[in-house]
Amino acid sequence: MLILKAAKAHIRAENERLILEAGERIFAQHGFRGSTMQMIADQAGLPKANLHYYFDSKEKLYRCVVEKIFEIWLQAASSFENSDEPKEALKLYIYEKMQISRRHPYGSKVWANEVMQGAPIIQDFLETQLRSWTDGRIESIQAWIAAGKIRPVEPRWVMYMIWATTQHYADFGHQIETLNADAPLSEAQWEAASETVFEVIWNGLEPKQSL
Amino acid sequence: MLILKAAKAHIRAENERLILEAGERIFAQHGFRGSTMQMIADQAGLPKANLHYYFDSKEKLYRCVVEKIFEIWLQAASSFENSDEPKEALKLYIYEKMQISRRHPYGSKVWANEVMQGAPIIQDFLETQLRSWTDGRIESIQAWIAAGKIRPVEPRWVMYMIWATTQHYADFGHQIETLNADAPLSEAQWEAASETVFEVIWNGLEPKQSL
DNA sequence: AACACGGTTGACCATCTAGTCAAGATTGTT
DNA sequence: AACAATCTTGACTAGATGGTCAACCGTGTT
Repeated sequence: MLILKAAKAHIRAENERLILEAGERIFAQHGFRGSTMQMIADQAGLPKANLHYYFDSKEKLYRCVVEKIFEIWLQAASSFENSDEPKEALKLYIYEKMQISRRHPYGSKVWANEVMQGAPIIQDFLETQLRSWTDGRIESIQAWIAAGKIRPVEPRWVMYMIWATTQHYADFGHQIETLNADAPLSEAQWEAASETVFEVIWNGLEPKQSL
Repeated sequence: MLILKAAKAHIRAENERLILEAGERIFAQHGFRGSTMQMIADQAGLPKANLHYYFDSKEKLYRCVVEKIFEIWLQAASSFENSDEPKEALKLYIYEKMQISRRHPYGSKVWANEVMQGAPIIQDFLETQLRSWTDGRIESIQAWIAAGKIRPVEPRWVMYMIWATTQHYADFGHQIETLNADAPLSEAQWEAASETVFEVIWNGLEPKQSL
């Protein structure tokens, strides 16, 4: 009976979740080629053959992991859209991205890895979704400039600056911990870092008040 | 005769250079595990067995590549030391780091990869040289704050901000090119990006003049 | 209880790859 | 020319790894 397929759907959903989560961690720590299906299987607590039952190949599993990460990334992006005031919009977006770096450090690393290697798997994402999202954001920033709400700056470089500073806390988290006496950043340190990133960028963009 | 060793030293020097350069490119593009000795050999234009003649193992070759990169990184660092005026010091340092991102994108990627994976090979560097260099820089920044030359900010977050924004242009160069209509940044764009990075950070740090 | 379908799994295979090695080619010195 | 140290290289090996498969297990339906 075909109804049975639905009856066991929760098993499939649960196992796919386990595997995707394990994949995210392992791919982040070892890169695509450095990760083995055995490592991911162990991390997920499942036999290796089971992974191939749910995902045809290592590459397909990897693609699923990266797509999931891109979704999260795009969600944060929406913070940018809900405000006409640059100060509020930027604050929301920067805090949201710092939060993602804290909560999803593995995802950020997988993304960084993929892009550093020339985006062999998700180049189409960059050319379609990321490009159109970015173009939209650039228009917002240009509108702020036209309205005299921020200094005249090339919007691209500002976008990259925000991405870079916030994602750095995930991608280079190990370096940051090492320079923090081998301790993870505390709640207060995360808050302070987020605030400093926002304050410096905002003060950097705000029109000079001495005019 | 042992003198012969010196007589052929130039061959050794030249081949080691070829291999290290090839290693930098290949490791940057594929990560440690994703790179094969065969790829590096092809890139260097030498037979694979020759690589093992000059470098005992893949791991030793990798370590040499990473150490070479760290040297360049530390050289840029000296820009920071030659000025009491924060504006000049920061400008020099930021421009220098942007230059490195442009000239040595592969090196930057290898470093990023290594740190993202928890610095399995060069953890000792982080704990000794990087830590002591950073502590020194933090003191400089604190002195600027004490002298009222920049706003009171936690120096660490500022350091990370500079590293992140400048290295982003190397590590995420592919993404930046994709968002630049698939074209590499022009001379003028590099200049504009460097200036924007510096301007935003400097305006972000400069004490408010409205006081 | 019998069935059918999805899920589970250990054993297996073809391929790839770091590293070895021994024979031979080069090079500078005498 | 004879030599010795260094460099070169094709062929090989042992181990790892992605992927396959056929037998088996569990669960919900009749």
